[in-house]
Amino acid sequence: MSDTHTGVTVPVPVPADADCPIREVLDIVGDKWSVLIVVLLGQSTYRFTELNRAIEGISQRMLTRTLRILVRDGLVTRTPHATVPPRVDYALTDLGRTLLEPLTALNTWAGAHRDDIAAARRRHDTAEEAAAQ
Amino acid sequence: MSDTHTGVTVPVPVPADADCPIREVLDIVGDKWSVLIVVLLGQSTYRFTELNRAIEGISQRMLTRTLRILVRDGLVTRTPHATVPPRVDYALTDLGRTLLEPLTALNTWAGAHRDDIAAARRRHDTAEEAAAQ
DNA sequence: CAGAATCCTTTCTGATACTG
DNA sequence: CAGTATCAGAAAGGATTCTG
Repeated sequence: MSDTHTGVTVPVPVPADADCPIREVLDIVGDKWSVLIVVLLGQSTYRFTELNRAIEGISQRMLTRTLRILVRDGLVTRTPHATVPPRVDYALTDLGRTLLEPLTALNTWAGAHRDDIAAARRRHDTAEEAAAQ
Repeated sequence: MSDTHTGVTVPVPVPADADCPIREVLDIVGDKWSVLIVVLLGQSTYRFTELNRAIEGISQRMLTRTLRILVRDGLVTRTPHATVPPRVDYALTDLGRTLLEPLTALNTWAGAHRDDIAAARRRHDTAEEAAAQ
């Protein structure tokens, strides 16, 4: 493969799903709720209903589903207690905690640049509006 | 709001979309292609067709669409050249480049823990299979 | 070449009702 | 309480065709 603007030959930079680490993270982190849950569990253990209340807008169905995936991926533990009424605690695993750091970096970035992004959008939208006239 | 297992009152940790930085990043980064494009453009400028070829599996439609959003968010520049045949170069803005660092952190994490995740999945799936018997 | 437009399929998500 | 099951709507994504 030849790179038109540099003349340099480059390898395929983003291979198909299986063997691309970037796509793997996205599979874990790229959905609507996983990150939110991981960040919350980074603060303390939560039980099902607590998570449901803490994450505004999540449905019971999606919470169940997402937790399952996180447990399967080894990021979260699920520990049921044989009490009445039943109680299930969710917490991060050691692996899950290692994810906290890069996520925090992303979160920090968002906080630092949200204004820039908002400004860029305004610029873009008004410029586009002007072009439409 | 009272935290059942600690007895401590906590604020709502994950507010609705508008004012939550985490959700904002996810809006940018949480889709199937944006990160891939940003990472590629972190290496050099690309033109449309180059991106299309470099990102295995992306459709023309999705590439166009995603690039538009990235441009609107001020992360990517689009510079058309009035040549025949036409040519459009895409590159990161300064803002876009700042995103590279947290993304790299995430990528590094993925590389470092992909085996752990794969192992967790195997454990989980075989345990589940055993339970099904 | 770099898209735009259209159509169609798949996936995701929320609402609702039910259960151990 | 902590889910499961079912259904319907929304959204995302892909394939194809067409154009400046």
